[in-house]
Amino acid sequence: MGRYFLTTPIYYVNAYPHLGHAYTTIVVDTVARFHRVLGHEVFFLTGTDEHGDKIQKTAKDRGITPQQLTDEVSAAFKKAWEFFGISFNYFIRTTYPQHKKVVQYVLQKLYEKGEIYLDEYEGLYCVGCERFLTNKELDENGCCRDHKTKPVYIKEKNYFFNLEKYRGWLKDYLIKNDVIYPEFYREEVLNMLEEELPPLCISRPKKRLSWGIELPFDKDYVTYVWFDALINYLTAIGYPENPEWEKWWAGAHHFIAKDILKPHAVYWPIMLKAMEVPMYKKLLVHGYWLVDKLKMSKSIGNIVDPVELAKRFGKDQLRYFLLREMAFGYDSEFSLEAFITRINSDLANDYGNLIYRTLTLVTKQMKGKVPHLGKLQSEDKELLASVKEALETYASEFKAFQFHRALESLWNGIRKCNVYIDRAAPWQAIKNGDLERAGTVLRILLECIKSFAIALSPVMPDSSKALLSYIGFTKEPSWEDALSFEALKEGEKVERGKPLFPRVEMPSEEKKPENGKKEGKKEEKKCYPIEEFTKWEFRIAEVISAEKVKGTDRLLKLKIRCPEERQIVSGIAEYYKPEELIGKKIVVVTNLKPAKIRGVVSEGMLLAAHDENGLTLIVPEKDITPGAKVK
RNA sequence: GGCGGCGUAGCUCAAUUGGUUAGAGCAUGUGGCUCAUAUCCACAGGGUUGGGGGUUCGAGUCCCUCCGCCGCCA
Repeated sequence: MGRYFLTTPIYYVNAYPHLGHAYTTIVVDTVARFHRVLGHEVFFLTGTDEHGDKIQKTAKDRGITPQQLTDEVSAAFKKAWEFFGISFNYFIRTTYPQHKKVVQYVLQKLYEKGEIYLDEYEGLYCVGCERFLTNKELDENGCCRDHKTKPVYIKEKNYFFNLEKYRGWLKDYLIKNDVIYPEFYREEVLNMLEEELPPLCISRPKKRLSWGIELPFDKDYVTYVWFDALINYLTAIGYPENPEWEKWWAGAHHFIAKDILKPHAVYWPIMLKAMEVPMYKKLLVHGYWLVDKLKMSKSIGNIVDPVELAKRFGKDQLRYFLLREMAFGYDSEFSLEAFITRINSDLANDYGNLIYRTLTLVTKQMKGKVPHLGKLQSEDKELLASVKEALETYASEFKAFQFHRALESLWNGIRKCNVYIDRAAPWQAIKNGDLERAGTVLRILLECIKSFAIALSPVMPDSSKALLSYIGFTKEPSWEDALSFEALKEGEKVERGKPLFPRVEMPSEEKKPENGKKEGKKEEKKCYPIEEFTKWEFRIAEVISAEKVKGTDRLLKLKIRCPEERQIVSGIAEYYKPEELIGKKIVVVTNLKPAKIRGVVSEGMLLAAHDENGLTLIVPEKDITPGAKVK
């Protein structure tokens, strides 16, 4: 019997949950549910990381205490996970007294062992980054590249943790044990271990940062980041007091995104070694969800809100999509089109339709009862063999964290069922009066559907539960039931219910403008009469003034003359400075309905062209008076 | 600059240790079915496997080199 301790990272409460957080959490939830179906014991941990200078600063800016801030954001995470039906066993917060106690216990222990020591550090400190910079991180003017400010010289005493001491051990351990998955991340970590590891600074003087856990051996300092955050994994299972912790620790699987690979693959193992705690079992590293090829970030403004998506398209639909679309370990592109395609083609057409057509026949032709399983014909046996194979591949891919391949395999089984129902044509048998044969075919299909529902219950818990109840399967599902094709009870009531996975339409206003090669293809198909074009009025306009729209990164407010004066708002601030626009003659669409953009009225739209390298305004090649019509 | 990853059909991805004719899904086209959520089934078109060179009886796979994208480190 397996015992699994599954963790997500604890999420930093400086931001609200986004798609990346949701992905990690849903993956772990799915794995947790999968192991529970297999009959394993599971402890699933998630939570929030709540200390540090960013929190202190944000709280100060908002005029609330750090505790109020972290209470608020931590609750938002918990609420989001509850919304998604995340089956965590414990939600930890680093501000819990118990956690502070454990962190201090560990620090004290390592301090006494001599693993932690005080040292004087001098160097250039960037106030914006809130950290020391090396010379190579400075630009040619000696300024911070991110903040364009001169760092200040600081001489400061801090506590350090010696990483180098255990580097050889870790390297050896990682070579001999399959800890990190996918394997190319192990290569990356081994590469990090090629060179000497500098000591890890683990403290901040309280005069700079008070929002943290105090060092037990020095009241003037708090601990910083990793000793606080990573230790949560041990706090949650009762380390060090409750001896139960060891039984869970032996099955510890940490799931993370690739951005925190180093702390989890280098710092944490060395911390454990120094603490004389055994190494965790596995580290599972996934990639990023990209939007338009870019990482999601606040400054680009392309953050995807998972709760909103799930509310619009369904929780189970989103869970399915996230697991089906991303090859675990690699980056994946998120797009609404891809999501909707998955919903319609995989869920509505293949799976949903299989369910619905089967249940319709059973409810209408079999009096709504699970029919008798008669003598099997060769086509029946063939189907059951391939469905069984699909289920077994599903399970083995799942255990290897290849969720997308697991689901792909299961869908092979689902498609086989659609082929089977076509070939066996139970509706035909009914017309011919052979109810026995039709019953057997439908019973086989019901059994397959039950197997799919059980197999998918970790991924889509709500729909699976509903589906199983439709077909009269009400007990707690187990994997044995999934692999059995006689798990349903003959005569049990079957109801059709509503379609579980309705088709969805791509909202037209969110259709992306096609670009690149796609555009050429579409243009051949979609042509418009010239009247469509002549509806639009384009005129030359002179820019009189330009300024940034407050609180936005991309928007500029322009006053233009064309020849009357108008105000337009345009998203070109990343490419043009306000001052370089003044006096420019540009092309503007002048008969658009006025619109409010971020509260500012816009009476037109300027024309610009852009590609991956940037954006350029369309300007007249010779001088011309403002107001001139463009045809 | 060092290291790593990726590059395969229009798109997303497959192809044990090198081994028949490089495969799926989506999209496209044609035909069929009518139980079903305009769904399903069948067939078809679509590839110089980023370029070049090498090893081999045989290379998407191994080696060298160049190009492009991404990441980590400095």
